[in-house]
Amino acid sequence: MADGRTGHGESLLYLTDEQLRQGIEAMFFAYRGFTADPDRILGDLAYGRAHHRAVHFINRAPGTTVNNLLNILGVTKQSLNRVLRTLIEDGLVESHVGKADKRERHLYLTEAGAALEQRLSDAQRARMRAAFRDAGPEAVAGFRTVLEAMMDSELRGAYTRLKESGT
Amino acid sequence: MADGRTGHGESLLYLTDEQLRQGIEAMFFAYRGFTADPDRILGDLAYGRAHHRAVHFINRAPGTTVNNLLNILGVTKQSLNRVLRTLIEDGLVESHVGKADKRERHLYLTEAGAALEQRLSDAQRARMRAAFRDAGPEAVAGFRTVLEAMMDSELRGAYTRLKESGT
DNA sequence: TTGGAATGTCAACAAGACTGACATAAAATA
DNA sequence: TATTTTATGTCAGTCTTGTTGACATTCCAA
Repeated sequence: MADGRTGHGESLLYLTDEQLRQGIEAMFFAYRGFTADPDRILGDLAYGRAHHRAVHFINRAPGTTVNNLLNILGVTKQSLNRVLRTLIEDGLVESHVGKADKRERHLYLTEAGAALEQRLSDAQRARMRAAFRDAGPEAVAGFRTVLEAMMDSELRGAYTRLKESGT
Repeated sequence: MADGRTGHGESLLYLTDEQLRQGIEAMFFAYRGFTADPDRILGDLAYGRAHHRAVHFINRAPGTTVNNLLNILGVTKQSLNRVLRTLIEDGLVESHVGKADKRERHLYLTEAGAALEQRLSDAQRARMRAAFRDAGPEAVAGFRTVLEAMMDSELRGAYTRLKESGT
């Protein structure tokens, strides 16, 4: 597609192995920063990153089913179930049997759950906001473009659906 | 919150909570894609992501010490040691006692280790290359700018040093 | 020379992922 | 109606990868 600006002698220097390696390492180090603040908060409580992810996506799509969450998170039901069980026991998440289909469980955050979600996402947003502000709008647009191109196609679908449900 | 415009007429629309949330989710889904290909290869062998990281950075800086690797990877020495032990047992990494300081161990990939590193990074680079090509050079520049701004400052230091040692 | 700091190893444990087997209930279908 | 499929939950066991604690070795400086 946008292959370095057409074929007429334009440089593809940004596609050298060295550039790609730098991109890979940037991704590695940046992801550490990306998760560092929520991880600190979660460490104080008895929760981990898995709980954060569950709470995040339940907040994003209240009433989502277990199966739906499974597909978004890309883990096994056994693994997700362990996390959900503790969140429900601790009163952060509620599970309601579906009205139309009684096999389904619809998931909602309680007030306490929403408070935790807020606390976690505030921390993560603060870092993202600082990075976005430092980098400027054009860089942010490029950032998003590359990330979308890097997703697996099924995940890109999930991401796009979430994105569009936002506003 | 970040709700619109500054006084000096510049749009800050890219800093709304909604935009930040999309950035967070993009990061989450993209990182899954980023690690998917190496993870598949590693799953067939008896290795995990931790082995990949170790092999990657030993390849990047041959002769690096355990302590140095520790700082880059951000795990405990005990955790790294387990990984290194299996890699050494399997003949992928060599550990040499330091000449100047005999407490240090200097780490090198064997031929087999270099072959695995190549195989893993080929897979990861292929995806990165496709994403970079689809996104174009301006987007790639923005991508790198935002990622660097998102790192913790110590990690940014490590990243920059690696980056500059590259060419 | 002696004690502290740096470096690395071994052991034990926990979180969170996995697979496999199985149970239950409800929906869909033959 | 009988059977199969789907959605969910649970138990048991394994693996990777993180953690702390205890310890050995080596270096260096008081």
